[in-house]
Amino acid sequence: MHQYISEFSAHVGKTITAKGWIYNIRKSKTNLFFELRDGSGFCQVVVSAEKVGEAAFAQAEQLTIESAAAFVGTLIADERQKGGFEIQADSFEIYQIAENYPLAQREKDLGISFLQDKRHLWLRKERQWAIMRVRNQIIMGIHDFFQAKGFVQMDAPLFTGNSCEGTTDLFETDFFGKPAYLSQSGQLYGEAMAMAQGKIYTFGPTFRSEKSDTPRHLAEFWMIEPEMAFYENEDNMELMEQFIKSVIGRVLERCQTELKALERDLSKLETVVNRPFAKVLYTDAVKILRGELEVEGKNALKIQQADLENIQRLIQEKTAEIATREAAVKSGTLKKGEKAFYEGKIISLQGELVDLNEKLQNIPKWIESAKNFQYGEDLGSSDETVLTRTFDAPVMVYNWPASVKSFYMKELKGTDLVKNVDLLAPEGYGEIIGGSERETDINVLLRKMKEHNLTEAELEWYLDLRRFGSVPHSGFGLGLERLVRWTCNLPHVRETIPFPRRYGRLFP
RNA sequence: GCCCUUGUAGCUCAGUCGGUUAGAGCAACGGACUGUUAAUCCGUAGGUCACUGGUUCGAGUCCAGUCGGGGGCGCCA
Repeated sequence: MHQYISEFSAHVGKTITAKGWIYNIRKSKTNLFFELRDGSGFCQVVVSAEKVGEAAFAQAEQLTIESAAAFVGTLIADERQKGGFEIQADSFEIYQIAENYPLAQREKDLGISFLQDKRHLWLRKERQWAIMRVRNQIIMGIHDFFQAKGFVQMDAPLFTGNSCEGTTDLFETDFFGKPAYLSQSGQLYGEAMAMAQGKIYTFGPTFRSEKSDTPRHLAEFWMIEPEMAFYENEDNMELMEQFIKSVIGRVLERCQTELKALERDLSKLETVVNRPFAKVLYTDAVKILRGELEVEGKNALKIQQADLENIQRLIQEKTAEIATREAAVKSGTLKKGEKAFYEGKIISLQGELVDLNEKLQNIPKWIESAKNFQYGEDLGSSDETVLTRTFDAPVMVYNWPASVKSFYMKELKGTDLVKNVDLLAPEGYGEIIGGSERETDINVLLRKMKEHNLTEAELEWYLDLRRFGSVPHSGFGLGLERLVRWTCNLPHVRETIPFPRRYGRLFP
């Protein structure tokens, strides 16, 4: 029996066996220092010639990065090591000597294109390891939250005959000779189940064939859709807030190591758990965007302006630093190691400059878009960023114009609005949840289906839900990968799922 | 779908005005070093400059097309 690194704290001082893969190697004449990963964590293994003997030491020297081995030795606690432990090996057994490993360098020094092609190996890197473990805790946290509240988990069909909301592009497949579509939402089926079980949630894959090549879009992603009978939109919003606080709280409790590996700013997540979410009417969101309404003295447009000035200053500073370092390299007075360090620094500074210049070009466009925002429009992704920057906590924007929303949303009497809500994550991550109270009146539904060009025949079963015991009910849809991206502070959703499927990428 | 940008060693990138034999760091390989933390030091090997065509005495460099990558917007979770 061997021990897992995650359970090492119970075995300090004892002789243990660890089985894993060599993550990194440092060596001197008589000592080998291996960073070992075993899936549960990372630790250092020391193989010394003195302890294992000359012959065994020569064997251990053959171990390459990603070679697999079992080490038997004394476990000691050592603050300095990644993971906090070190094994002083007495003996070892080699499973396999790995060939020249293409991802042997630090993740920071590998390009995104290459990493994507090598996704099956990229998953072994510490950052990716951490992300997958956060994803796991988020998934379990979602189940725990709903189960504790008496929700019943249901599986909605993946093949559907109708296009549901009628707006997005769907993947068409052949279903025994008839056209069928891969599901873009389980919501309508969730409504049917909620009328049977009271409170339900779906947790399953969702498919969209839109050609959206952005940091927020996947062609195949996982969506969680609770649906509750006798819930109005206010109840929906309350549940949403509790839900996000609960899941983020769990990650903070259980994923300290992972969040540290990801260099996540914990105070940002603690804010989410501790502060009430902002609730903003759509009509007020429009005013905030246009700079006509301030939030606790903060003006959305002025914040962007300040960002812009900050970026200009940073660009000047970085440019100056590059010039200084280049001059030092050219002067020829640096030692070799120092010169290499300077050259590496120059390259990383140039990378930062590319990012900053990108922002320098984008922000003025974002300001223009926000300034000219018209009542009745849907929020664009830059508008979401501009809006959320004026708040620290997530923002719920509710009661939107019916014209930009789906047919099934409950109309707000005497207005052109519907009772719905979008939850926008802070730090520029934007929409992670969309939800609404559902229309209960069959005649209103029929009218709106016509307006949205939906065929009545395909949704006849859905209309039955309004014929027999129609009651107020609400629900929402959470994009799992978007939540993982925000929680881990990642640049792109492609890192939030083991094997992402998105526009233009099907392999590996 | 629209706009911007990019393709040079296994990887990350330099390559000046179009000019002789295309460079560096990392990884790999060989060696040195008594505890390393991006170890350090010495050495070796590694190239169809994405592809096709064009301009030119001469193209990694200029032009056109094709293919691939990245970013922004639209659509959305």
